[in-house]
Amino acid sequence: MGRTPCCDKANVKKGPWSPEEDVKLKAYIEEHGTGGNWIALPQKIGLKRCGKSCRLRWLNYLRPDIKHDGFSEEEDQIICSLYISIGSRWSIIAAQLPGRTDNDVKNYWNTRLKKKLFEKRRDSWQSRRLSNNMSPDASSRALSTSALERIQLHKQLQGLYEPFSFYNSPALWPKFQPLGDKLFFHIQHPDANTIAATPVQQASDATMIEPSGQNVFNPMDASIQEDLNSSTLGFPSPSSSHGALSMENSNSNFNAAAVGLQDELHDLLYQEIGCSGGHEQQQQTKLDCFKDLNGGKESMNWWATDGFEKSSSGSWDSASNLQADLLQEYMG
DNA sequence: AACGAAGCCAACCGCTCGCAT
DNA sequence: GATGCGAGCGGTTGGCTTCGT
Repeated sequence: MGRTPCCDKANVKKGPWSPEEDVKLKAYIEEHGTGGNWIALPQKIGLKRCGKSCRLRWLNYLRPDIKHDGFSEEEDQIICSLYISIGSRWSIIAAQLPGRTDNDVKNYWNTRLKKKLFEKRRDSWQSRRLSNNMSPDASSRALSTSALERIQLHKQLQGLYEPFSFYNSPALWPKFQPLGDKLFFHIQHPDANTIAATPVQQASDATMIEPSGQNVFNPMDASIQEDLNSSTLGFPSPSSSHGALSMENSNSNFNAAAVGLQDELHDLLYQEIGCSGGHEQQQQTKLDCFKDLNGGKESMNWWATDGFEKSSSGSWDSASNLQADLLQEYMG
């Protein structure tokens, strides 16, 4: 059989903590510790709170090493860098920031940092558009070629600069990889009609294998067109007025946008936000993070095995939401 | 001064995983 | 092996504060 019930939910207090409750909880934990049992703790000290609530209050607010002041620029950079690499794994990100809790980091990202990043992206793009003398219509069409290209470009940039990046491990792309590779291949080889699949494609997309057993890849095949004509990868359709991405779109438009985006991402990730301390520092941040992953109960396998698909509310879905947000930001 | 909108953050909710029974 | 609790985590919400009109 299991253990005794957690708490009588009808008799527990909810809502903000009073100073008296804080004092009781803090005094008890400082003297006795948690005793390894949060559920029993509120009863011991006469608090009408759920153990879970006590734990949260202690970890997020009462703990003596908690920082209550604002986030520094350095912390901003670490959060951005890690979010880009590992997504919304707030506990891991918070572990790199002494005195910060996952809740703090999460709130800070959602309320301020994300906005800051978007503003910089938009400003960066607008200035680039002006300097490239692109008409608003042409630029929006180039940008509307879909979020996928952004992800692929991002992936390539990440790969260039960050060998440990998720984006640099195609096998870790169970959800987006097949169509992404198809499209990116076509972007790089617009004239290709049929070509042997890359190992990555073979591994990631069973539909690429012909009944004959020969692996072929036709970037313009019906399934791709279908993918492209639907709301690609769950992202909103790029532009209702232009319809979905069409391969007939001018390649030059895309190439211009691609070059711009590479610069843009580079600026954004490694100059404006992510690497005032230089690339080495950022790489070190990553290494520290992965050291934790490997040293703790987690291994790198979580990425490869279930990082993407384990749940509908998983980290990478959130990261992909960011990508969707980025797209919408441009479309808006 | 009054009101609504936006920003912010503490706390809750629901889920997963590991472990005890 | 099945069941259920505890701990931990990420997403969401509700309410307080600040800002703009």
